[in-house]
Amino acid sequence: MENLDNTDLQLLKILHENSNFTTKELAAKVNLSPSPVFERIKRLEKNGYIEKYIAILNAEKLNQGFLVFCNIKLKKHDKNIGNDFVADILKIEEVVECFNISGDFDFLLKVHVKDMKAYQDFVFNKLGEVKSIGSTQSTFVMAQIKNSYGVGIL
Amino acid sequence: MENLDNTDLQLLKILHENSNFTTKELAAKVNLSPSPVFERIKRLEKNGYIEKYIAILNAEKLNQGFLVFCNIKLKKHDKNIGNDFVADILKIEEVVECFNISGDFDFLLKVHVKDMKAYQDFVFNKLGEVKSIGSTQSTFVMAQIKNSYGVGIL
DNA sequence: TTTTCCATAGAATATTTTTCTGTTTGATGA
DNA sequence: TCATCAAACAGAAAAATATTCTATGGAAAA
Repeated sequence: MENLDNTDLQLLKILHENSNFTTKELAAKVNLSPSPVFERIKRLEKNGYIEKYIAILNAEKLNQGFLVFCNIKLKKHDKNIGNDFVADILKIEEVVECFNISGDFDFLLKVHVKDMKAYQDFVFNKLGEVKSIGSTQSTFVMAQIKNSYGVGIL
Repeated sequence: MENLDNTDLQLLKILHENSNFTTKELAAKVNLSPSPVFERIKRLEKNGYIEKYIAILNAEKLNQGFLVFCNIKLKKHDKNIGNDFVADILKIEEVVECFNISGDFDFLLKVHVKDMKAYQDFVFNKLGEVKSIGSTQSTFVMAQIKNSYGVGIL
């Protein structure tokens, strides 16, 4: 982070929002020629500031537009139960994100399914099979206001 | 969705995980030549299944590795207060995601900051300035178990 | 001032993207 | 069964881009 100058941060911010610019276009945006821009990006990739490039898909069009946050308490708090839970959760495709959290619950899941019916099915047939789970509490998303995929400030 | 065949879904899945493959590489993966792969991807982009391509950045290296879910209750539930809240939240860069939710709270924020001290600063100086907020409750992320950026099943 | 080092510009080369043309395949109807 | 049509495909050609290379310039250190 200390080795990043303002141009690096500009490039990161641009690519974080849209990685489809050509080197020439990026060069124009940061007032450089293509070669240093190319070298900077390769350096940012090599040093791990840029982890990967991905396509963002439209969840609605892919029948995954129903979003639920599912809070989970484990049955017990020992290491084995925790490991079992993680192993099981990683296999469930509807679970898009999973966090180990502080507070009343142990884990927070972000779940993408088609609709409420599919969510009911998910809770019964998928979460229901995870033996390490003690209890769950679902919070339904009525609207998504903002999403910037990981890093806000640059 | 009905117009998508298995090859389209394969391509979406691959690109959702890594959009840096060349057309030739993708063609080999789905057992086609580059041209139909190229045409399929352009069609998926044009029809909105692929929304955009972005770089995923390393939050830790960019001093944004401290993750908090912040539950928010508004002061009142009228349209103006809600609009004010949304307008204010969109301006705060630390807020990486924002959802209007069911349950005890009105909104759920995902917040990225450097550390606990930065979070305290965020709560006092950023959220503190948002007049529409009635109360907040913070849930701290101890570990991120899984993240697949939006769509699980394909 | 001189030297050294690093980032840069600009040209070259290699790959890739994109377009185009002709062919195959599969469905439809006579 | 055969002819016809439309859609998807393979392969080659063209255009654009990514990548490498060399030389230049400017800033920091001697």
